[in-house]
Amino acid sequence: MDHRIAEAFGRVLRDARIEAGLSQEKLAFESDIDRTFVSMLERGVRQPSLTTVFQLCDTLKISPEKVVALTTKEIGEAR
Amino acid sequence: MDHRIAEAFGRVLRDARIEAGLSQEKLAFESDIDRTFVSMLERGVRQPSLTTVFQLCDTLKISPEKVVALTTKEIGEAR
DNA sequence: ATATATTGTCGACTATAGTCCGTCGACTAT
DNA sequence: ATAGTCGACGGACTATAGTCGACAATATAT
Repeated sequence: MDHRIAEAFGRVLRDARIEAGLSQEKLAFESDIDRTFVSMLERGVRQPSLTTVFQLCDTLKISPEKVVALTTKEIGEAR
Repeated sequence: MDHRIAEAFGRVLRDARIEAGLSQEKLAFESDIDRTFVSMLERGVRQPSLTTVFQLCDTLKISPEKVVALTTKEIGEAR
């Protein structure tokens, strides 16, 4: 698995969650995902499956394609 | 895992591969993914991780966000 | 100082993504 | 006929996505 993608996605996820005014726990619960796994995703130590992306986006009220587009941008701005 | 998403993605992937004029084997090899797994993805019996989506899109010369958008559309047109 | 909410982290687990070997059937050639 | 390409499918495997319970660390309050 490519760490750059996981890390980029993590930053996008965290930003979107903050933007939505949710705690990791609320986001996890609403998305039917474990809290610790959301934490791992945001820190980029794990990457999501496609359905996990859709579940999170559903809760965050942001389109999956936008999250993916933002992730692609984040990869470009490699840090 | 949500089968509807895997199946929708499978249809999008197959269409994109045909469009690109590639066999499953070529797509798999170029994307550094196993041949049998591409087959499973197209049939919707498995779902991809985020990096797998990016790898396939790279080979298919289609943006990941477009694939995700098409997948969302396919889900809507549930069959 | 001390509640309270939030996130990080650990260990052990289960489910599934992804690999690698092979065989078979359908189709298209020669 | 038969050789070649292609895709479905099998079993057995390894790597990792995702769960769960508990506790420490942090921040933000009061």
